[in-house]
Amino acid sequence: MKAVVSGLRERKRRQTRDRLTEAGMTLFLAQGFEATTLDQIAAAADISRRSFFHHFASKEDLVFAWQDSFCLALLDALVLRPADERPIDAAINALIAAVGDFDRDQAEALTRFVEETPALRDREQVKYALMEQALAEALGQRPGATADSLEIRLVAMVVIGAMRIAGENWRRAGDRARPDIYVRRVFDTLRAAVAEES
Amino acid sequence: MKAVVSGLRERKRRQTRDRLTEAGMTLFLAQGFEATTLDQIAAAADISRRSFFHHFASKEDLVFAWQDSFCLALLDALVLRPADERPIDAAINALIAAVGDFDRDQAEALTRFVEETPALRDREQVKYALMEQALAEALGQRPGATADSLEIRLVAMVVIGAMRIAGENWRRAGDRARPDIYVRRVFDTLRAAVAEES
DNA sequence: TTGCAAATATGCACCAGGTGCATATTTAGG
DNA sequence: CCTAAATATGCACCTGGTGCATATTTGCAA
Repeated sequence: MKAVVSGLRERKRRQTRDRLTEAGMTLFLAQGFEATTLDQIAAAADISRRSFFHHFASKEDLVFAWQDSFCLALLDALVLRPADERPIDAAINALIAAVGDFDRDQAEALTRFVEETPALRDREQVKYALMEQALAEALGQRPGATADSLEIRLVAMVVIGAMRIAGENWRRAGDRARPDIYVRRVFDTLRAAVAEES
Repeated sequence: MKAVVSGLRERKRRQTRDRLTEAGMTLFLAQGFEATTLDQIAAAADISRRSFFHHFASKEDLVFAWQDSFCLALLDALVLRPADERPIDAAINALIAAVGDFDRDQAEALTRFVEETPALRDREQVKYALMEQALAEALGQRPGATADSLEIRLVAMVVIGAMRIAGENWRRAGDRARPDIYVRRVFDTLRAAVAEES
């Protein structure tokens, strides 16, 4: 049985992990991503350079830890959707729920930072692909769904893609409309654009 | 005026470029991507290691040169579409035209190779993002289009995404149905999945 | 043909991220 | 308290990629 109260081991692990992300982000924001070396980060977090890689597989991963948590939130929100919802609606509603729970100021700052760093922009695309895959799997495991169907993969693709573009748009516009409204508007536009010509 | 017949300069450049891709791909297929070093490639192409970077910005780019040409074909096909077609239809039809012109056996072999090499899988996502952006710009420059509209970006996202998934599916299924049929089937499924519930 | 400017190729030093491996150090739990 | 597993560290090493100064080649005009 796993300890209910996390043991000292796991606690310490989390601690150093957090120390790393904080030290890293501080340095990144101060001097830029590329200009910050792993040695600096390790030193600031009071850890050996080698041990860094016991917590993160790469320098980039330090930045994208948060996106993982958003992905998890999305999947959690998905299982709360009623079983009779179609995949697309379940996914959209889960997205709306997940996006509502997040610290938008922080997310925006981080995203702006990512945007202006080529290496991170690249890595972001990879993350989106992973999110899409995770969403597709989750949709495939819903009650009554056929795992790995074409429809499910297309829905995952569209939802993650729309999320990405909605985010860009939201940031660019600068207005702070409620994100759920934004998401809905994007999907309405999408439906209209894709629909068979009447 | 640029010379109609490419000068010696450009011809030589292309030659070495081709020598590099060929040497690279041969080595990659023989020993794998990661296991092949730039020194080996440069040696095989009879060029200095440093000069490699005058032709390709990175080792990965060596593999993805072909995808650029596909992207160009897609954009070329797009300008041939009638001006009164909606963005989505113009893009789909351009995609069908472009995909029909390509050496599918080679594309498949290459894609399989990319799939089983993590570094290349990552890079592929970046390429898709670039294609999406290029397509969006091209759609924005069509006669009578509003550049940079939300609709256009969504259409580009959906078309490139559907292309990607259609490709995966086509490869996985193993049947060799005509690609245009495949593409249409995917878009039909997509429309049905996204459409407002009746 | 010659001479000159631009493009291209090369060599070299150097940086930094990432890995393998052997070795300490710490924690869990009987 | 003692042992096995997890974690941390140090170190050597590889390789992709860049900056820079220098040669070599090509285009073109006088």
